[in-house]
Amino acid sequence: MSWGISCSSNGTAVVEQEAASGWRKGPWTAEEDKLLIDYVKLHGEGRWNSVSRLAGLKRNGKSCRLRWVNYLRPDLKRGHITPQEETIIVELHARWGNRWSTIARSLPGRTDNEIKNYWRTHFKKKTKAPLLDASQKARNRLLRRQQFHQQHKEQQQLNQPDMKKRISLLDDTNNDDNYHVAQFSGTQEAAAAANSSSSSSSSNGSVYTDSGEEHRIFFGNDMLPAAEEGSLWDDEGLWSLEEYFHAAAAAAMGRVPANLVAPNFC
DNA sequence: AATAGGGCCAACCGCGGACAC
DNA sequence: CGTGTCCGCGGTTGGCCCTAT
Repeated sequence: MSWGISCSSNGTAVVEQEAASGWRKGPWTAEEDKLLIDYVKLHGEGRWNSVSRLAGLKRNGKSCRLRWVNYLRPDLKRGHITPQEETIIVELHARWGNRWSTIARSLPGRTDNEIKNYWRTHFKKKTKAPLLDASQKARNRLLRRQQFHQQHKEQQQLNQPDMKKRISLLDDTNNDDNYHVAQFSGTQEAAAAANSSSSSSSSNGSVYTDSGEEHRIFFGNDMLPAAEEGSLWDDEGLWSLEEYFHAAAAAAMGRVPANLVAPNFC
């Protein structure tokens, strides 16, 4: 193993490590980044184990792939996770669990690593709380219920003979707008639609009552400032997500008429 | 001003699936 | 069918930075 000293981007000295295997490890330098970017421009993504040979990088294929996917890719979205994205993360995590790459596919420009880190820092510790409060329980119920109804709906669509719909369901991963509509209902669809569309005054979605009734909701965009903080519209007006889940929890305990709030839980 | 603690994020590690031979 | 290689995924670690004390 050999060691060297170099200067990082912020001017501090970093100790670089070259493993016994010959592969460099540790933080990437700007020169290495440039070599990798040039390699991808020339050869495209993939064949990562060839990078060291063809680009002159002393990094193994895994390290190169990780650097590209999580940091250098040009389509990466920088900046904080938005409330809409957070809503999607929460709901997709309820649906998929720790399948970060699956969740990341629904958030263009975000990486599985980023979402995983975000979840761990923002939500993981909260789940250690011994007892969930009513709104959290209601939220969980909503997520489970929507997951159930969505799966039911998808199953119904897949059972339909209409091949166009079936194909669009299966093939929408390359079309963000359709993808969200095909994949989500309720707040998921609304949040995703609001996130992907900045031109319409509002976007809509559905949640479902116990009887299977569709309950229309509208997720505002920048025309509705409150919506930016994570809120939604339904027949009764504007709700913050917190209000929405509190109302749902109240409905679950029978404190308010079920038809006044959405969704109707049991 | 010093320091402890937590948040955040880039990077590494181990594992398993897909594929070629 | 067995083996080796490549690749992707999820879990974990290490270090920087910020904030509270």
